[in-house]
Amino acid sequence: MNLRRQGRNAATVHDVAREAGVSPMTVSRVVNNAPGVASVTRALVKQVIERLGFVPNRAARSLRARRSLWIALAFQRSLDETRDDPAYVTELQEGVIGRCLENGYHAAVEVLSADQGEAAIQLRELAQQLAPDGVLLAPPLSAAGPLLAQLEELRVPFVRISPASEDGPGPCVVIDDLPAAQQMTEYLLSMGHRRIACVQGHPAHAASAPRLQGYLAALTGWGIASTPSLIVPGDFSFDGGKRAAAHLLSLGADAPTAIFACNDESAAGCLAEAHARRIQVPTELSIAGFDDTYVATMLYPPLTTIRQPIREMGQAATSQLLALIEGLQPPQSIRMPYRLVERQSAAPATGQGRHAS
Amino acid sequence: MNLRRQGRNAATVHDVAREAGVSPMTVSRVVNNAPGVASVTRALVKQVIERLGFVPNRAARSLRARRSLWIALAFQRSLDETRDDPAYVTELQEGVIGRCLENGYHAAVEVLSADQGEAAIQLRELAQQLAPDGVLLAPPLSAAGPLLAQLEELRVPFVRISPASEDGPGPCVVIDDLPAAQQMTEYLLSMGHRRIACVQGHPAHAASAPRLQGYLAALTGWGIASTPSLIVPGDFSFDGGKRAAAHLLSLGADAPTAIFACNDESAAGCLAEAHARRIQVPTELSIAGFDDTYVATMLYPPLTTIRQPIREMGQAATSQLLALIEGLQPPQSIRMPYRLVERQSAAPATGQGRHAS
DNA sequence: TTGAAAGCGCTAACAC
DNA sequence: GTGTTAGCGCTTTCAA
Repeated sequence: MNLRRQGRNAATVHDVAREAGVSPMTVSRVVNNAPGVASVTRALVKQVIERLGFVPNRAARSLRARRSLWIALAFQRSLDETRDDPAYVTELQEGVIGRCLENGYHAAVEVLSADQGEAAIQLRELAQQLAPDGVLLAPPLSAAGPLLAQLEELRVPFVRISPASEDGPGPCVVIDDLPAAQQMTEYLLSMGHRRIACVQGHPAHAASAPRLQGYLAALTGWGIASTPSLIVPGDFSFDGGKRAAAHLLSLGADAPTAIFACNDESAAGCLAEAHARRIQVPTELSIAGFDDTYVATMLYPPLTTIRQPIREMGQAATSQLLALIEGLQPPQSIRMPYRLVERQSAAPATGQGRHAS
Repeated sequence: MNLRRQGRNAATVHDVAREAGVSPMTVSRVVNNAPGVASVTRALVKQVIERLGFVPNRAARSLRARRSLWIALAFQRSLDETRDDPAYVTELQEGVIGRCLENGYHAAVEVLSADQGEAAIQLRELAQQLAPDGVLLAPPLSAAGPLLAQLEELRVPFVRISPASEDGPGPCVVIDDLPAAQQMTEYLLSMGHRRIACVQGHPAHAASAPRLQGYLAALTGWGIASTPSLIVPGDFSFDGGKRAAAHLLSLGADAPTAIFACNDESAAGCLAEAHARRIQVPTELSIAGFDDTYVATMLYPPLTTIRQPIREMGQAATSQLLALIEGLQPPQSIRMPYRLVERQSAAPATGQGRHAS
């Protein structure tokens, strides 16, 4: 068993070369899977590497090859000084970190300021100090124009995760927000709901617009006119959802029988407001969310929502970035599948909703 | 404005040395705040560094100085293939990452297998490949004996975050679980509750035992005998909490008027079970949690719980680790303060609880 | 207080 | 297919 660490008395390419009776260069080629080594030699060297427990020194490799073997995963601190949805963050991280490890890279998590100007400065310092080989931008950074421009200027490869638009610089990974929202709305329609409200997302967030559009498209598809009073502003927050529901549920006979909230957090707010008003969910009111985040199963009743393959998006984005770093030309945009998760917060409409009982 | 990145045509110590009319060595000393440089020289060099936008090359520094300037923050993947409480994870990360940056370090987030043997292997590979200057162990890794032993063997400095016991190898950062749980139980007692149940934590988790002990201590302090049937097993999960509450609430006249759940997630489960049984919280039943995690405010009613200064614990642990790396002798254990957060899930007892109405 | 020399471990560029 | 040479940018060591 080899417990020798890097830097102490660890084996080097020279040690391996000597043992294998080849030159250090050949060892290097084997380690990097570079062409130009006879398969016999390659096998021999690999065996010696195994035996000596040789692990290449990252610092040396990085210094000579001018690659840091690091990528940065950049999040934005949200305005209230906490990051948004921690479950989204950790799941994305797992996808990214895992895929990095598979490829000899490491991921550095960075949290940039909510202030765009400050974030740009932080990103530059990051590029200088850490010198990542590439950057992954989580939303809403993925839609921050000036930052993208700066990365282009610095010639740092980057991939955008769930940006506002698939156009723009750099490849991206997206999910089909619009059809997903449409499917959810159609699901509510198919259960007999006709007065369906929509609690919108944060105006600055990329996902907000397509989710509203999907909602509208579903109504149009079913030949139902949209009701302006049922489309209320929101900001992806619990409090925003609670306020929106308070408004909607005080509409009396015009109140909705179902609410489509554009994310789980605001759906949780709607749920809390319904509880506070002693309105039974889902018998009197159906509520649907979007994201299938951590909290969805911890609410009462558990939330019917749309599941995004967040971890898989992280993996896909990382693969795209590594391809970019290798000088390849990855697809401009990768679309990931979504799935409607039926739980207990939505049920068939019962006549006039809460006014039926 | 300097946009030159590392590795491209960035300024080096030689450039700075030439401009300043000194040797590269002097520049190095200034950069590292090493002694033995006249203050005039130091000022001059600093000025040139500023002017050229010089940023030391991490790889070169790391190669020569045999320090990677990285620390690893290790989490354990929980058994159900997701990490526990994402909010805890992200908050701890922010504390650690922030403090690292302040000190010229970077933090690498690592997620180890739930299987201890596999985790040990991953940790060794990590130590070899990344060669972090130190490791921070999040719970429950901080209580994993074999891993700690391995780190000692590898001579990698480490700090334990919320370990089972303050004894054992390496410094640690802890909160006073016992008095915190005691205070919460006393809070319930002071509101007139006498039949208070305790939903225990995961047996393998360090925090479980002291929290139970705190609960018991409070009862003892008030001269109340503990009731075995009111102390139910749990595992820090939503489902575990729900099962525990189902048991407790089917006890008829012996059912508790208040439940102290050993974390927020199981408290959420208790809340869901109460909702499902149409038991009003807090009027018929009080529920208290522990951790003040992300979900606490998204439940209905919002959870009365104990707040841990998680971010600050991350910062403190990082400072301890950096001290250890510098060869200093940090305190063996740092205790962080906690705080009872009153929200709406607990209220004064009303006669016989749910049987009063 | 400062500097010169050497080399950390690896790989680009080129020669054979 | 393989080896030689040189040097990435920094800091350790030692000398002045």
